[in-house]
Amino acid sequence: MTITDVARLAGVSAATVSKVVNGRYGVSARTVEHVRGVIEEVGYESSLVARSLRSHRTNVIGILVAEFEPFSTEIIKGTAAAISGTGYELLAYSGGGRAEEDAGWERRSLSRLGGTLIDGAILVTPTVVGAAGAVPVVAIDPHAGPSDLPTVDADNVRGAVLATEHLLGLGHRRIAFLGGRPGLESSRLREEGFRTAMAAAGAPVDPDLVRVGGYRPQTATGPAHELLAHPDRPSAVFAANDVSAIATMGVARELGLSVPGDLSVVGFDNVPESVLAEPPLTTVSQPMQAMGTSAVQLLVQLMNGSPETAPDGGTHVRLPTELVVRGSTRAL
Amino acid sequence: MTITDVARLAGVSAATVSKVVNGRYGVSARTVEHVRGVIEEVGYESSLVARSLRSHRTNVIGILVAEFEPFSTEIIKGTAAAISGTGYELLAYSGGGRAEEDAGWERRSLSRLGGTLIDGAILVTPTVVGAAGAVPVVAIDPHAGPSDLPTVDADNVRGAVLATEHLLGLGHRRIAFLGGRPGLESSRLREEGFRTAMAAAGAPVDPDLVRVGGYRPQTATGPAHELLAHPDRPSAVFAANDVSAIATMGVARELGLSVPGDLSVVGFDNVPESVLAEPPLTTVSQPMQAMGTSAVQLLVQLMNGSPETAPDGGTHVRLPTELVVRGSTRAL
DNA sequence: AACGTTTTCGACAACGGTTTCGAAACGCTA
DNA sequence: TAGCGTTTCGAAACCGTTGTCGAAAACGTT
Repeated sequence: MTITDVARLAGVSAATVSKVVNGRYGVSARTVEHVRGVIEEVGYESSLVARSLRSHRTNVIGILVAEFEPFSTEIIKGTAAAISGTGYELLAYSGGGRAEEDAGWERRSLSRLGGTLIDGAILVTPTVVGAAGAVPVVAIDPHAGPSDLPTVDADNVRGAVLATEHLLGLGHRRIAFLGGRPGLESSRLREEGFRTAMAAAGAPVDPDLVRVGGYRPQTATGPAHELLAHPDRPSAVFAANDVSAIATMGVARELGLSVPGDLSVVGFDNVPESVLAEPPLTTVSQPMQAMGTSAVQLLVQLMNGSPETAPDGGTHVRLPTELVVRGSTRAL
Repeated sequence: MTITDVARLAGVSAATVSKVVNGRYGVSARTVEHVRGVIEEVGYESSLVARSLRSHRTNVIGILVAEFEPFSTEIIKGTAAAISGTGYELLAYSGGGRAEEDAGWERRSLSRLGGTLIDGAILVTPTVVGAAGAVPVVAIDPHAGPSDLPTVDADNVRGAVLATEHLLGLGHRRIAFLGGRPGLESSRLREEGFRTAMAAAGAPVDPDLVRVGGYRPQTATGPAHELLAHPDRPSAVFAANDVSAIATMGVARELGLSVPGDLSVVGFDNVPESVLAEPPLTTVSQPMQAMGTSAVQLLVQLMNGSPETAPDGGTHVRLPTELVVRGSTRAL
């Protein structure tokens, strides 16, 4: 059912149908009513694709995630909640998990979708620094570090300080850090917070106890095992994300170590899974839904060409993190 | 940067560039190399929209959800996991929460996206029964009851029987049922299971204790309050989804009733939130990720015109449910 | 050198809409 | 009724890409 079909049925031209559909001025009330009737009757709906190709406006915002893992899913929920009422619709596009090997997939997806299918985009944990694309873009928690893009992120350093201070306050001194891959900004900042807090407390950081965990279960178990099998085993591990913290607890169990009896573990993110872990994970909460909300607000401003954000070019919103104490930590 | 720009830069026609991009036969190796170079240099990426408009093939599967609530989010994760390796990409489209008032939004979205932007669609909890659209469609857990669409759902009746038997086994006899809105198939089936189990145990169902909860916090608290303020209060409530079960526990707290001390509560779905509840909710687990996986398999078969599914027209996959006992239920 | 084959490439017409612009019909005044 | 402004509508161009098809060029053969 195309617009031409409707036009033929209504005895008018396609142009007129288009005007009726889009409420354009210049069609008589009689005609509008008649065409509306036909549209209703046959259940015509205009093709988003064809429409956008010509008009370059779709009222759709794209959210690009590498894959639908817990973190990005929470972000999506936040953006979805914030978007209703703005007149836009949300379209989530997944890179299909090939983000690791396929650097720059964001840029590619953006140019495939941008300018025609979506009016603006939210990039979740993008690995690109700049994206001079066809449409306004906001980045959430960019992996690649400070960029020229408008950005929403959480206070990683502060969160890491809180987590480390929590462990120190429980009497731990020999604390290991399990980070993400090198080059990930969030991991760098969390390590920075960790080192800051350790230094402030006068606790030494053993280089042997700082490892790359890679944020994923598969990549984290190896390093976690090395940490826990260390001759001078740490009494606590601060993992830079929940997934690797949970993996660490799994390794501990395998080695016959009790958490939190023999080992305290702190994570980062507070994904829904963290509370399901055994024991429930003490972690640093990122306001993921709020981050999504902020990103939408920022993006809508940008798309409207809001003047207040224009001068400095890139706007940066940083939201607070907080410590959530659960069952995986205990006084030494 | 359009294909025409690239063509001009490379000194060839747009048609030739298109052939290079799509690896079509009939371009000399020299030309291919040259055009590839130009494309690489300027970072050209073909527009998904324009391409699909013409070729009617996008290798994109759409998943349509009314909104990004916990249930649909889990389904999305399942589909996303299953889709990698099939050569398709996933695009999640949200109706923006206006599903309640906007009946048939699925059909509309389908005709807006189908045939041009997506090659097939997965509908999550659709309210339409038939959708004779342009593309193959699979429905997950349709709200509207048995349809002619290929469907993936969970065994609602069996799950409800399990939940009710659990309560009966704990000695409860006066059990309330808090359902969804009338007309929702899942709610109907869960009530059916509830009544079956009650009847089998010879326990009477008090019509006064069967209420419409509406599956949402806002709609569930009222009926929940009525149940708990009843002169002859039930000792247990079986809520037809987790959200209303959690709402019921909130009402109980307000009324000074302890769960599970004074009242046992069972939910349905096992959304991630159910374990966060205080106390953690005993519930019936739907294999949400598996449902997503099955839907993708079914859809891909359909899109390939797999002959084995063609004969009967509609294929129905039903996955098992199971009881997850946590802290919200106790022997009477 | 003449001729048939095969390759290589580009002009052109779609795809399903929107937008512009001019012509026709209409309404109003003088 | 002539003159003029205003509505109303449709023809045609366009958005960025792909598929078809014919012409030109290159190649191979005698």
